[in-house]
Amino acid sequence: MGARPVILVEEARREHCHKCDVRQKSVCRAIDDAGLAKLSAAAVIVDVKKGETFMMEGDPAIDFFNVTHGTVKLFKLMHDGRQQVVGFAGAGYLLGLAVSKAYASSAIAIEPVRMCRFSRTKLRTLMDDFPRLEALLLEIACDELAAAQEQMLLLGRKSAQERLASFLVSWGAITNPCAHGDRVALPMTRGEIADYLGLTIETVSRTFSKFKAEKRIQTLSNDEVILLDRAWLENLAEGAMASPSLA
Amino acid sequence: MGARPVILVEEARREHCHKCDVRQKSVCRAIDDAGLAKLSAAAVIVDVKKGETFMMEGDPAIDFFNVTHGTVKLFKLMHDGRQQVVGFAGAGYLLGLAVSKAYASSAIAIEPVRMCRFSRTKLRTLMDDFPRLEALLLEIACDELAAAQEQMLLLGRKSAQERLASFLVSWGAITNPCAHGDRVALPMTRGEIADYLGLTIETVSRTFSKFKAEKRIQTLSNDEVILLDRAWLENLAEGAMASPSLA
DNA sequence: CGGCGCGTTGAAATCACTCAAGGCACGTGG
DNA sequence: CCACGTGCCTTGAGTGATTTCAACGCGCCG
Repeated sequence: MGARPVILVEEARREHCHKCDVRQKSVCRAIDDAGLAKLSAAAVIVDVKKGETFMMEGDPAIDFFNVTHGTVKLFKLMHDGRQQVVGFAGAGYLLGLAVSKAYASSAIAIEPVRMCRFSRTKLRTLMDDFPRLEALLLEIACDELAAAQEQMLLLGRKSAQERLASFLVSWGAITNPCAHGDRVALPMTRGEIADYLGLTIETVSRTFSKFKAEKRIQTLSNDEVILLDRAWLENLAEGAMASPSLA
Repeated sequence: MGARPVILVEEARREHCHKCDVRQKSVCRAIDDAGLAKLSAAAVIVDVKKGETFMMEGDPAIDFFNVTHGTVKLFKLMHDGRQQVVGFAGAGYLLGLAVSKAYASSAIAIEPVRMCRFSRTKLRTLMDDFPRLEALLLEIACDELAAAQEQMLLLGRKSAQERLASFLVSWGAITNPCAHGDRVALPMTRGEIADYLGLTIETVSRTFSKFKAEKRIQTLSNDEVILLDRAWLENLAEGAMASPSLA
């Protein structure tokens, strides 16, 4: 519940958006080349160190953040310390949407993170200048809502194995958007995966071990796995093997 | 998985939006009195009988629906029949937001329901005519996202008792927006509550019985309860009584 | 009257949790 | 270079909250 240690790397300069390599993956794609100067002027580049919390649930929602490097964990806490991770945000992800007046969740960097920060008012100005931006924000919010509903299904109705399989497949798809790279990086800890899937760390670990023993995955290290049998994992994730399972 | 038996009651007429008693609670409040004729022209009033499914997960998202009377259940299904209810929608609620191209969830009327139907294209036209509408849609989507994250916390980390307490309090707040009416109508069955809370019907029933025995609630019938001890329920919902509980 | 949908309650089973011990990798300091 | 501490992960054993299985009650309706 401390301060928000956002470190300013450089004041916004014209042109930094031109070289941005995640623009086409992010909200910023709503703004054409001609508008990049305005975009650059509105965005402030910010670095956050691993382990730093830069957004607190309940705080007034002043800023939006667009992740350009690294991974962020979005989470909610209960009074007694129980934690629910509501999402992991990698490059191209926009933070701060779940908002009425206050942030709906907290955010912490689980790797060194670089982001573009937009104040609410500057974002409003940008939306007035570029109507496509507002439309794209709506589209993004709707997609997130759909993802949230998928996660509700996972949390409410799936078994531990189905949850981990779902996570590996969908996180793999997010981080390897094109091409079926079966190597998946896991910057988060087992405990964070557990808090995302509504399980305990021990159950997550045991399920990893089970998948390994069954040759469904291979672990290169604690934070990198290879999906050896993606089709099997996808079927499991969808609940296709509920009763007549193949051990 | 059948057809979509939407029954058309009357063709859209000018003026029907003028008399609408849920306008101020719904998206339609973005449109001022001067624009009501256009709104009326875009909306088609539709009645759906109890038990009819009028939106299917995965179907192309052609229409949006604004509920004016009755209650709708939004849900997702797994191949083996497991169901997760992702929300209940009463008067004023907009359906169809969780959308990229296809609906993210199915919708069924659990009471006789009346709605205004907007085609995607007509909604687009309305948004162009009334920019406030697009802004309000974004706001609504963000609020829903925040609610979805709250539900993730419930599903991932709360006990059965905490889940039911959360549900009673929040559903009560939705249906009795102003004033602390402690009488809460429950148009959904125990099974539907269970599928919303990620529990079984038996656990829901047992937890109702426990709350009754402890005089936290009183049941007038299966579909109407009185919250006798709202403060206690709210505390429980937040997890404030995790260890040092008062039986 | 009988059937059906819905809800309640009891008893037994189970999946995931809790508690506990130990391993491994990494960094720090002697 | 090695001892040590720490954080993270793994594994085992026992427990427990919730589920599963089963029976029953109740109201409604044909």
